[in-house]
Amino acid sequence: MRHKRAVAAITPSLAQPAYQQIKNYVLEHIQNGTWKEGDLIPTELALCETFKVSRMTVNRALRELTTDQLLVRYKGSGTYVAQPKFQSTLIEIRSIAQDIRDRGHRHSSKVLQLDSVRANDLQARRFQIAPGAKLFHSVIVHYENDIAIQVEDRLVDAAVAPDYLEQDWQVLTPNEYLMRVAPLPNGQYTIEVKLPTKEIAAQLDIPMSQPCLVMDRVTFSNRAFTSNACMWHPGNRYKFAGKY
Amino acid sequence: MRHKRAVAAITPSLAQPAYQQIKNYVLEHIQNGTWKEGDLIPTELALCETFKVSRMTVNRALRELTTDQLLVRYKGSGTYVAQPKFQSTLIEIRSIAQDIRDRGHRHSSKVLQLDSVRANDLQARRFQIAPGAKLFHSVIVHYENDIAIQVEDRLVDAAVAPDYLEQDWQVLTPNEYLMRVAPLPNGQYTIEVKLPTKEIAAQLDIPMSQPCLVMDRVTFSNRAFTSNACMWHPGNRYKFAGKY
DNA sequence: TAGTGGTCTAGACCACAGC
DNA sequence: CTGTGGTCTAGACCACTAT
Repeated sequence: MRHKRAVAAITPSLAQPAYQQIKNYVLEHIQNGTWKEGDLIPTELALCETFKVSRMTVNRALRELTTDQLLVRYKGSGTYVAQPKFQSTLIEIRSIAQDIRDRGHRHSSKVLQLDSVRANDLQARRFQIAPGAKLFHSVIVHYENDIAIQVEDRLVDAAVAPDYLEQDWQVLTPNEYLMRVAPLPNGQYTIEVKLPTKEIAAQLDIPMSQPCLVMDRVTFSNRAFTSNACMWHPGNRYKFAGKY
Repeated sequence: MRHKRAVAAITPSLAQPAYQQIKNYVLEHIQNGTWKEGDLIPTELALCETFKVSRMTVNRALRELTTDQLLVRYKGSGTYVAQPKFQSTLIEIRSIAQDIRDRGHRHSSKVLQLDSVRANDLQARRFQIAPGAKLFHSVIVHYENDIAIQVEDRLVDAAVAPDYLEQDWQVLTPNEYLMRVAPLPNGQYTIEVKLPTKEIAAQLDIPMSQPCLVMDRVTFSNRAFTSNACMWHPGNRYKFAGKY
């Protein structure tokens, strides 16, 4: 049999796919307060009738809204408006080199240190690796138009990146390199204010009294520790920005 | 006709749904480098045959991976491995009151200021509202176990929250309140290091020489300006943390 | 023109809620 | 037991790309 892609209740024309129109319909009810958090919303079958579409189409709309955490669904029970998420802020930390280039500026970098170390007990616990595990250690300064904006102090699991010491960091930043050898990263980070050490102050060309914006990040890939990066930025000429 | 939920190629039993097994299959190929960024991967029909499932099932798997930005799809062309995303960091900024309670501590707050103002030209441009538009202005200090950890200086569009001045901020924080009157927020923020003003230093009980971690956030709901919050935290006893 | 992904249908079986 | 969502099928029409 043939259907007709009937989209009756909302738009007879089909500028948007039916599942998207159903998503919009639900979103509007949530936005204007008709359906509040915790409320039970119409069942899939009810929406099928309202929109004159098949259940798979309604299911896709509700499933996507569930993935976005706007709805919660329980088998045998029904579909509910989720608790509000407050703010989920998405910081997109791309390659710092790419970031700089996107601002129309020139990126350059200098390798200060590049060696091999053994994990101490503190690191072993924090990174969930064996004490004494082999790690590579690099310290690199990043410049934007020849002005230092980041000192990147990094530890990398030698097992994950055995050729780490042989890379040319003028071509690829450590971050970019690690994305290739250890894709699909996840982890945690902190952002805080710290005074620089004498060495970091010298590299960033700031006085030791100038506080820095410091991001510390531990990265795992496929459940295995990959890298820990501690990134120091001069507080007087650097800020993080993002959208959510 | 009856099917058999055939999951042939990977798992004859069905511990996981077929679409999830297909997602895993693709993920493994990307993780172990068999399929690299930019590579063309098998078509839907090819995967249908491999897994002995219907096209809708394969389609769901590939569509979800596309939403996660692991794949890119082009009509008429094919499905490709996406460029790596570098790091997408998800800061979850929940209610500060809830954050404090989750740490097992006591939240309290004090309202320092609460009044009505008119948008100046700078604010009008930044918030995309009319100059002279009515805004409510609040300054609130948040305490964790009676220690000040945030001064929240906030502007709110009076049209969005006409009863803003009448709220009891001991019950709900402004953030929590705004989530109710203006759901599904989005916007931008910056995080930077700043020295406090005399007033802010006094409220946070820190010297004026103590740098602060400052988050400035502009929030829109349904494309209309909702609020601008400037949150000052003492740099010596506060940090942002998150996962990604 | 042949092949790709984008969307949709009208069924179906299942696990699970609540009565 | 009925009703809910979770998943799946075997088709289909369409817009688009590549040849």
